[in-house]
Amino acid sequence: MFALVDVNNMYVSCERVFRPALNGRPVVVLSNNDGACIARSNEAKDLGVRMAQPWFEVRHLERTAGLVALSANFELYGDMSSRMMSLAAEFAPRQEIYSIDECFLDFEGVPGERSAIGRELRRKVLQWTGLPTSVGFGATKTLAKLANHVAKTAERKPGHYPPELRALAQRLAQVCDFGRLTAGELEAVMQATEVGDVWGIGRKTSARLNEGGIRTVLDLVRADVATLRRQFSVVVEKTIRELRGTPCMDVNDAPEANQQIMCSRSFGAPVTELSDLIEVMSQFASQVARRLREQGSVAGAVHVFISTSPYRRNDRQHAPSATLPLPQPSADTRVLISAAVRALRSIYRPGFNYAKAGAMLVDLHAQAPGPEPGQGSQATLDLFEPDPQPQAPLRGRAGERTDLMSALDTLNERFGRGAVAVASATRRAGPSAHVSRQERRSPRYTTRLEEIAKARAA
DNA sequence: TCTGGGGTCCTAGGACCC
DNA sequence: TCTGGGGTCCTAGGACCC
Repeated sequence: MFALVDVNNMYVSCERVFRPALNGRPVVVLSNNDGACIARSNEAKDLGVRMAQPWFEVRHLERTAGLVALSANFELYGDMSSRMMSLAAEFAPRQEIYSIDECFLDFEGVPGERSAIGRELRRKVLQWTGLPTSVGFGATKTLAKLANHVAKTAERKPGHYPPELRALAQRLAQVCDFGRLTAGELEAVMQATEVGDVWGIGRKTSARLNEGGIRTVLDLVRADVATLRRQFSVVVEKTIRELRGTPCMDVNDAPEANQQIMCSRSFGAPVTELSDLIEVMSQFASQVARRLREQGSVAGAVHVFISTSPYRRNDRQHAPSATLPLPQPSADTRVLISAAVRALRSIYRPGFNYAKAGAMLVDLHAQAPGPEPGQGSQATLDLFEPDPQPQAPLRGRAGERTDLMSALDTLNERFGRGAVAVASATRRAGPSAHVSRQERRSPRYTTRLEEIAKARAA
């Protein structure tokens, strides 16, 4: 038996913990450049604000409906997330952190009445972090996701269910255990839920399913697996089997290293100059390099892309990309910046209004043990490159072997990101055109001492 | 004027091999 | 004139997730 624990409207809920005055008001959190809405409170959803909707389309609601918009504060959300996750982990032997606001728990072998456990989990997370959650239990991950969806819908929109289901829906609000339903009750709930609400059935697939007469979850459960497998893919087949109660996916509590690491941004204003692109691309490369070392990997290739804005209909469009294999896998910021810039130079063309750029590390491998002096590295050497000269090791205080990159990471960890950087990735004098707008960001209450919330008497 | 930023998995088709 | 068959690997693109 699996549970899915999910924070309701995560980003907005994090903001509300520190600004209770936002409770009950319509609130959205905006993406980079304050461009689009990436989180909405229930009140904002009720105003009709859609996910990823451009801010300029809804900003009139600030005046007319009291909508509050905040810039994304990922440092705060990440920290709140890890608090919530460690509390949830106490309730089951295995946990898979699925996203910043969701985790699966495996309740195999856990005694006790699950609804009660779910309510206790909810209560504790709310009391200790201030974050409201929903909990769904099911025999498979897909069913747990669906139960979680029902827990939310029953809480927020009880009127969604037909009158004969209202009493049941009331019982399932906030914490929904499919294991306690009779077969008839489960079918009724599935019939009242659209097929597109199932985990793994997206917009395209649900549209095609609808055309074929499959509209509800119950329709999908009763459909012919072989036919749908042929029409769609093995993903849809697995989804159907999971909805029928056969587990096809396990909880993965030992997350594997990422297979790609990307950093990309839309610009606050169009960028045309190569020198500006080199600067941002160097910053992107520095970021991904840092995250690459964090997970203990090396990259075999660097992929970069730049693109104009498809929304600027009068601009000539251009969206080139290039992948540059490295002579040897590396996690060295200097190597990765240099490759990214070389790739960028190869695709850049003057005369375009670039709106977005990104750098991606691909072909990632676990870091081979570092080359000790006198010993070869385990990485394959390039026949046509001179032998690599290992960095002269610096001696850390405790005598541990370190090198330039770990020194860089340590300094930035201690003194703040960007304290030390490769020169091409540092901001040149004067304001850059592509500085992102973030005019509404709340303080990083839980991770920066100088931004901690102040309690005032009187 | 202003339109997110990460990821994963699957499939089809081409290159290549014997 | 007649021109195989089966397999693997890689990549690009699509669909999905939050």
